[in-house]
Amino acid sequence: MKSAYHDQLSAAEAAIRATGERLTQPRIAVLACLLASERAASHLDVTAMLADHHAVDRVTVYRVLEWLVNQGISHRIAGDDRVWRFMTNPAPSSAKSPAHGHHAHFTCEACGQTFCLDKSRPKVDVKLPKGFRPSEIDLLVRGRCAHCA
Amino acid sequence: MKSAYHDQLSAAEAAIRATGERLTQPRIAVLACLLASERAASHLDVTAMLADHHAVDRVTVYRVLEWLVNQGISHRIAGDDRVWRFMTNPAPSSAKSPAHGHHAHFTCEACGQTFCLDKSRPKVDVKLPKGFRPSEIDLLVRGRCAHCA
DNA sequence: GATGTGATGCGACTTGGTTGCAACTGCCAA
DNA sequence: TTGGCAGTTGCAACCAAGTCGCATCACATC
Repeated sequence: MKSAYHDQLSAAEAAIRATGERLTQPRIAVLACLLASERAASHLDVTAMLADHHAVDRVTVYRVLEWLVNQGISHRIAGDDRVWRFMTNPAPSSAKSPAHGHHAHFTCEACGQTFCLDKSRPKVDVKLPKGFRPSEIDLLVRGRCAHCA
Repeated sequence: MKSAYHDQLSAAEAAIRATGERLTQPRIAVLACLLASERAASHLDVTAMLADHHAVDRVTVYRVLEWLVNQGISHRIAGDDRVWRFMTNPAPSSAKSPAHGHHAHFTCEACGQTFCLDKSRPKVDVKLPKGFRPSEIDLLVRGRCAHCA
């Protein structure tokens, strides 16, 4: 039985190749992890998943994750536990869009997992003080996921 | 010339006394710092402010800040730099409300300061997946503040 | 003023993340 | 196919925010 990770290897490779940057094993492996995970993955999640398949140094994982964000392939979320979580952007990777506008995420207070709510484009209406100029809006909903409710 | 910090000492004392808990020097000092700061203050900000007035151990500052959050006097914000920032709640301290509902904050990408947008109650409309139950919504607007625009 | 409980201060520790640097490797050109 | 090299990786050391354990101290009450 093939894992979700293996299913995503070729997709990961294609996405990286599309950037025009170097295609390396750690990049493919880390991106495949993110693609295989339906929820936001922390650095720890990634190294744990990778340990079963293709061991990658933890510093390299940090660097690859940052690289993926810079390439617009994924984005990072600041959680309540001050660890970064990463998630691939829904947009086609070839578009290379930095995913402007706003993100919306859901964090379960019980299991700690973070999900992306970008599909159901949330509407936000907020008034800023005079002179303040927004560039991006992050929405974080806390509560209980379907599993833990 | 008296500082904003000194102006807030009596208010801080009153708020702490209203909780019915112990009234101590570190608690008064830390809360006065938060009250005196018009923007969200990190642990570092607080210890720096305090160094000029009434030195408090950094561990104690951590504990007092957490205590203030538990008492409903202040709330914490997770920033992009994975440090907690703290801010007193607008509600009257006697109400002791845990400030449910949603917070809204603005972080300036240039100067890194975080402001509270709770006055202009933002409207948020987000659809959650089936079975997900929200308890709190955090809104973080990134951009440039009036100073740095 | 004595007393007991809860807060404080101090040192050591944990954890998530970063930096410096030498060794390696994917890609291009010859 | 090979050579060269810039960009990437792996390792070790480091850093900063935050936490833990414990002895001491100081509020509030008697």
